[in-house]
Amino acid sequence: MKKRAPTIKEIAKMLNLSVSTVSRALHDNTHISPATIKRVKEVAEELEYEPNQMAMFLQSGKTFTLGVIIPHLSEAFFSEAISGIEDYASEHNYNVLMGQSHDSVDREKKIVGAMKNHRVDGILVSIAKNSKDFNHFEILQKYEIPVVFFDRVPERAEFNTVTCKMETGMFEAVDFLAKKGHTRIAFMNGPRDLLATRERQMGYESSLKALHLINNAEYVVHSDLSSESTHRAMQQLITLNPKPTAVIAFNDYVALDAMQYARKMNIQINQDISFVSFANLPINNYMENPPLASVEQFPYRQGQRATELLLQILSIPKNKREQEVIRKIILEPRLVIHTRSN
Amino acid sequence: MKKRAPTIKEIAKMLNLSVSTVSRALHDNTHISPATIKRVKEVAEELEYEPNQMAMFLQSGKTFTLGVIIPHLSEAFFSEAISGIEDYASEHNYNVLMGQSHDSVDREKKIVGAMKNHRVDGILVSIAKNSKDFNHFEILQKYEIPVVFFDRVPERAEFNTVTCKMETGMFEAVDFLAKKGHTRIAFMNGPRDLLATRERQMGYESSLKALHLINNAEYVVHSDLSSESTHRAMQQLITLNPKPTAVIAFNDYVALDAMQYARKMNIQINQDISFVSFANLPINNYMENPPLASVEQFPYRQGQRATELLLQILSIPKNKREQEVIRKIILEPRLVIHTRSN
DNA sequence: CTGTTAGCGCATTCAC
DNA sequence: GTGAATGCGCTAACAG
Repeated sequence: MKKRAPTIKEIAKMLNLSVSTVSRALHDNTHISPATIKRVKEVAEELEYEPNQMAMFLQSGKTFTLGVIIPHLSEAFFSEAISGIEDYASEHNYNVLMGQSHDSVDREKKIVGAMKNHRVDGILVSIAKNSKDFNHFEILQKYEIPVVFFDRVPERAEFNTVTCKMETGMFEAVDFLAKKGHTRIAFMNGPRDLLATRERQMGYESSLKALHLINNAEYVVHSDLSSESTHRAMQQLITLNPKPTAVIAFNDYVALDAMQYARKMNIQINQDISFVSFANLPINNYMENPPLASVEQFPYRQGQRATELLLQILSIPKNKREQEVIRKIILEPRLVIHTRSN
Repeated sequence: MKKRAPTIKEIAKMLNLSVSTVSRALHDNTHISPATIKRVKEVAEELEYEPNQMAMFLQSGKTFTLGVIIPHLSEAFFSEAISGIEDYASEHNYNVLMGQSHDSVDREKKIVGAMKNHRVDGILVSIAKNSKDFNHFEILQKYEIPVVFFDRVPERAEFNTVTCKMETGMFEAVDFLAKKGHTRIAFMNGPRDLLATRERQMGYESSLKALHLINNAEYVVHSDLSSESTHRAMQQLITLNPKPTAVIAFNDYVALDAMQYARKMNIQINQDISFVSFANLPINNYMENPPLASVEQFPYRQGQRATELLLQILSIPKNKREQEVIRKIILEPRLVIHTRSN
């Protein structure tokens, strides 16, 4: 029982009507007799008619599809974010096309090309960790495909962004540790190219200053986010004399790797050295010994807000868009203190 | 500097050629003079021409887009699987449209509708945990949209599936514990509607029999996968007399929740009661005290294989497809034994 | 209130 | 070797 998707043409033929009448009966309702509308809708129902989005696109220019580009789907932070994006998008009848850059700028460019090609209405991006040139995104502006960056965003005035205010989060983290009596608070930061890295750095320095703590450059190390790199960075810290008594980690994965390495070196987690991290992945709830605290960055909400902003931009007529202001949405993070679950 | 996506029409105009010549120059190359081809390609390059997929669809019927439906993106197992799907798909120049059912059959149906509507070429699904009727998927067959199920699959002969052979995994798990001297091995199973639940159940029973262990019905409890439900199930087990000395959990999340609850009840994990689980999420690598072992189900590879199968089906001409055999791909799971990382 | 027509971007058939 | 014409499914002028 093969069944091609029915078209308005077939409905029209069955009812001896013209396609336009059927089309209008399905939408307008104005200028069409209630009787005809009823007949048309009945037949449509019966045939399980569904409009062909591609055909509609061809003529409207709208695909009702949003593109999402993230580094890795397997990172909990990003999958939470996409989850928020998809939920919000589907509530508003948008589809979500997704691609992983795997932190490669080349793949990022390729994905942007594929999405342009696919004529998505707009794109949401968290950039690859070493993206320094944003040509591929600027081109999109020319094609009138709006872009909203979230979490990992370029440091440029002309882009719409949704981020968490890292300075606040960092201050809370440092303050939390200071109140616990720590004075030698180390910071394991991320890849130097990332805006987030520089923001955390600034937050770290200004927090130390505000709390009258000593700022020793040796207490700042960098990880490129790989386990090996994190291990090396941790090694650097524990060979210092005096050792730091607390470490703030760029994110949970870095914290996890650092803690794993520290344990191997016979350091008692959160006793010899206390840990605090960023992101607050659900994994923390299941650890016997999670970081003492984590700066919650609300990936799900970031995804939602970014999508909301994008849809808002899309609702503006194209010719009015360039008069629009660039939006920079900044969410407040929150320090979540973990009480041991057992 | 507004820039609409260029069309072959514009290229044609610029070169004083007809659209058809341009179209052929871009593909065929046969019956077109090399000189013209060169000129056309140069202009196309210069204009950054990209064919409009939607227009191509309208005329070819192919969108080069695959739909993926999963319960939750925030579950590591599924995000790993999608990661495999997206990687494989993008290697073969397919786009991925994705939707979360949130384990609701209604949303699942809605998503299927949206994807049919979007004219995806094929669909990959891991069904909602309480999907019992598969009408919405059967309809797709009629529209000649092939479907491949993975991991959570319906128990029906007529569907293509990719799964892990749970009986094998279960036997290895039971055998592993038996060799460690355990005789009272409990099993915390999942939602009764899931095929995976029944398969694990059968595997559990047959393994006990094969290893000459006692099969006490009280040692089998069920969780609906929520934390509360898992806690209740764990409570059931520890009130038994004699208590089981080992628990096999439906998956890692269930194991995590069960272990968390057990700790709260002052039970020493992997001493008083040993745990073994299914899935083997990366989280296990970071736990100080993970389950002793976990049956690795290779979500990434399942995603890849499912996509490979789907693309293979798509490569068969539509009118030949119904002569095709239904494919049931079964992967062998592997018991991964965790050595404490510290 | 309803029908006719054109056109969205492209591939394809048929002419020449 | 190239051009003209057609159609994919649909909406929107334009007629009546």
